[in-house]
Amino acid sequence: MSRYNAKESEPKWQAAWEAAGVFQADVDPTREKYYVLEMFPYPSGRIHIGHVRNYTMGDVVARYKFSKGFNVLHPMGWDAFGMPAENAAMASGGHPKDWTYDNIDAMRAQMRPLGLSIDWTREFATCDPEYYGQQQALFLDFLEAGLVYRKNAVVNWDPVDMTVLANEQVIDGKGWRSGAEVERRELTQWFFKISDMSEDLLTALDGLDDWPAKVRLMQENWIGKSRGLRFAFARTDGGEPIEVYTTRPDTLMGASFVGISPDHPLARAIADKNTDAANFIAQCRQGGTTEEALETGEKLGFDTGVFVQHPLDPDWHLPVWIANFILMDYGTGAIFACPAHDQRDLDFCRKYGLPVIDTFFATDDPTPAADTAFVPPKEQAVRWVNHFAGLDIATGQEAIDATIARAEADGWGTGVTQFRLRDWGLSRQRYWGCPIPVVHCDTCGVVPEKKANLPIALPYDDGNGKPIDFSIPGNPLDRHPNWCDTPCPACGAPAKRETDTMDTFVDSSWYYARFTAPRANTPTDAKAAAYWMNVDQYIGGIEHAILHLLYSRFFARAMIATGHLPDTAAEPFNALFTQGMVTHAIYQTNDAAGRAVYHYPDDVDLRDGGAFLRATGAEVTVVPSAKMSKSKKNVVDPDDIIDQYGADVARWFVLSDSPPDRDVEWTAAGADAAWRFINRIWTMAYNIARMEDQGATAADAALRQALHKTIHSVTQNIESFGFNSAIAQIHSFANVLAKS
RNA sequence: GCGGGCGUGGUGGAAUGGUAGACACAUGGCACUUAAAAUGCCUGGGCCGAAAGGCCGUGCCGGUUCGAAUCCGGCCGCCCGCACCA
Repeated sequence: MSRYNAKESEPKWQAAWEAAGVFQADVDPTREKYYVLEMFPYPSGRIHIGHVRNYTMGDVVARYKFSKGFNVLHPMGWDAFGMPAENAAMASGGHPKDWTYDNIDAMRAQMRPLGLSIDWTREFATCDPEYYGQQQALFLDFLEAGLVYRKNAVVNWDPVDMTVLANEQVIDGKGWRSGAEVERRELTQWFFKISDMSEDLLTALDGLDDWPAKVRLMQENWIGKSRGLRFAFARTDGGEPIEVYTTRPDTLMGASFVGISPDHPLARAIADKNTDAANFIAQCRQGGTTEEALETGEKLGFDTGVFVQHPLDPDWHLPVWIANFILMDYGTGAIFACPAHDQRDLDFCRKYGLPVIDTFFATDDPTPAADTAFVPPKEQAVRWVNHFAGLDIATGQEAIDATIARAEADGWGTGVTQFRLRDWGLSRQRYWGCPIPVVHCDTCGVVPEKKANLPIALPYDDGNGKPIDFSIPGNPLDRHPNWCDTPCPACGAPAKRETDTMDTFVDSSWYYARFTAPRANTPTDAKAAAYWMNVDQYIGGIEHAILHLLYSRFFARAMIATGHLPDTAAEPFNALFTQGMVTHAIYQTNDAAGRAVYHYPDDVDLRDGGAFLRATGAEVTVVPSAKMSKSKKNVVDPDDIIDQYGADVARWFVLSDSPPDRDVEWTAAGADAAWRFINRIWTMAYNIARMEDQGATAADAALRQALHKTIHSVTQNIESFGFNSAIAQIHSFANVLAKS
């Protein structure tokens, strides 16, 4: 009797599925549809075992729904723009386009043998002009609908690479690649008006019952709704009043100064006349300094010499300070500080000798809190009592609400709702991204490109017949001799294309919609979108809990507003599942100098309850279950696993043991166990087939009962993403079957 | 600092108010074999016991309940997200 031969049977069946087009999805209004989608991969060059786990989960769901009779859409594509392609070009001299498409070919070749139930006819990459051209069309529609706008914004600027850096690319105040001190620079950038939808994006989270509560909560915190009081401090010198926002108006009697951001208009006006102030602001602007101050929590302040009147007592004057910890893009960029209720304000007041007033003093206990530095004068208490007479000065929300109501009644303030969510800046000074389809004309200004001219495609060479040189800092589109030359779409005069490209998060914010009609010559096809949307089950990593998922929710709404999606698609992902990582033990020894040396799993022998180097027999320290990392050498290559055991074993193992939302540790023993089980099934099937040939029939009542129990539990386990439990049920049934 | 989650054998884990530890891994044993590999079977939380069986046991302390790994309160530990957000 032979053993299960994956190399023979897997390609055979995969070829048969392919020939029959069994996974090809077509609109069929007579059948109920089911759209399952895994977050599409970045074409880094190799698939890793985490991809295998992700796509296997989607495959299980897709095949389950196939077998339940649904018309299943299960597509795959490539999130193909982004910096790694430019970095690779910089490092090895190739072209980002070639690098990307070569990687896609390599990864597709790795994925096909996994035997996933994917409709490959719908495949696309976001760097295909056919895709990003439609994205440009969307951008133009968004622009027309007022969903995109330009404004000046402070960005992280790398003066060596001459580019904007994302926050994640700023490390200790320095550019991650150039190592140059990052500057904060003001540039004109394009923004999506996501903040206009804050309220809707927040309240709609309530309806996402099939999303992990954790993700909903993370989005809720990110959107960050707060309720507070907005009011203005009048200046004693008669200048422009300073508007502030506070969530704690009840602490107003504890105010000891008014703080403004270094980017506040008043701070700038002062800096124009005062070099000390200008120097202070420059110091705050230095990325490094701010980062460090942030780390150590050091508060820096500058006394402007300006005074304002307390809104409840014109005779009470508060000094205005510029403070490094106040953010211009939250609230009004100005605050009043109440050191008795805010640690930050207290630190600041201590450092600069400003008064600390204990507002609690004013209620019923005249003793100031022990750690406050300042004993309030009696008149403070009198002021409090006078101004809040008739108010029920309760603690907490009641006091806040009462103070807001009072401010509105007395006409000096307004209760407002504030969101933390800011507009989404999408401009990038990068080559390898979707060009922003606008033209800058001397006479007409910023003019949208005509749709007929789309796609605005990236140039392949440098315009002089040579490959683009990515080793020169800055955006290659900027120094291209003629790519940006174009007639103004409005007046026809010579004009310049915008050379900024779009953030790659744009590409992934609507790909799920494009999959419903990937070859349409509009961004979506109404009929296909109406049939296939929404995604019924979306599967991916928790690392996308905020940005990608929030941006996609915004894009779906924007696409509805511009007629590209049906009204029912505002929440594009009905159900979301976030899967855990595949981890692996790290095998580590120390060299003579005590530095850690890492070893590949293949070089390590596990025996006698320990781990030893095959080459030398030296004992190895095992660090269990760590995130796979090439530098730690704790990686397994899916190709090796498939070569050794076949795809089904790899697929079976990544779903065994651990619940799918938790991390699973890849072990050789576990892979062996999966291999043994697959063989056991194969042997049993072989034996059963032989018995049937000899006239046997399966009619045992107990067996039938066990079978149906198993079918029931496995069904429930798949529905609830309990793949590990489903596998346990199948193991159990195999045990029953073996005994009968 | 704010928000959230988790804690069960040597290991991954199962059980969502009703027989704790399903299923698997590791370990030990047996069968088959000249032998090994492969395969199959048994064992598999702790203590007492020859066994039958008994007692204890889900981080710690308390509570609710006929009944708690599960619900509630407090503590301890670990993990994650956000963060000068006013």
